[in-house]
Amino acid sequence: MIKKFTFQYTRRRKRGRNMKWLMKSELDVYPWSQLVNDGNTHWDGVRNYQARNFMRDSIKMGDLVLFYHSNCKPPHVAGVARVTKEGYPDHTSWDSKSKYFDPKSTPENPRWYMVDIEPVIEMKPVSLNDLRTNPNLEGMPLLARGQRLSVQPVDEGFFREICAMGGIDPGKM
DNA sequence: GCCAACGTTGGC
DNA sequence: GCCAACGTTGGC
Repeated sequence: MIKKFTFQYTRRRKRGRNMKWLMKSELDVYPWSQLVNDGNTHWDGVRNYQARNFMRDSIKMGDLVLFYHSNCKPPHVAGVARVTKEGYPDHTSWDSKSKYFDPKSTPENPRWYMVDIEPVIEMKPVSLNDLRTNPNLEGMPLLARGQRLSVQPVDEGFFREICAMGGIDPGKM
């Protein structure tokens, strides 16, 4: 399924458009408000190969990102962020003091990658239930059963729909 | 706190 | 290369 996304989005990229993504963050680990305070952050700690490949290969400067809060009640989309730095090695992976330490990753041969993002605009929280009950979002991977990828592409139409639900204008980003 | 779904690891 | 065991994600 993901291979199909990758193909679609590669073609889209060639037509010169920014791609849209969704990134999950646990509310009590790194919330939207923290991103706003920080102004910019490394999206470190992702330890899933599919998500890594997106960050290493596909996510580009200027791409927009739905910032999703997981592990909270209710889970929701909180805002839109923008990519400010393309994929580069996640240095926490070779930091033995980091909770994201992976002994198989080294500066010479990095295993994990990250991107940088900045906040663009906050939105009225759009809950997972609201997403699930919107017929215009039918087929969105985020809503698929058992889906748990923490970095995933978002179809342009789905992106616009979610912005509208959150009361923000994707034309002004 | 429970547990379904999924990814990773390692024995064979 | 199979697959059982284990660990994690993340909604509920």
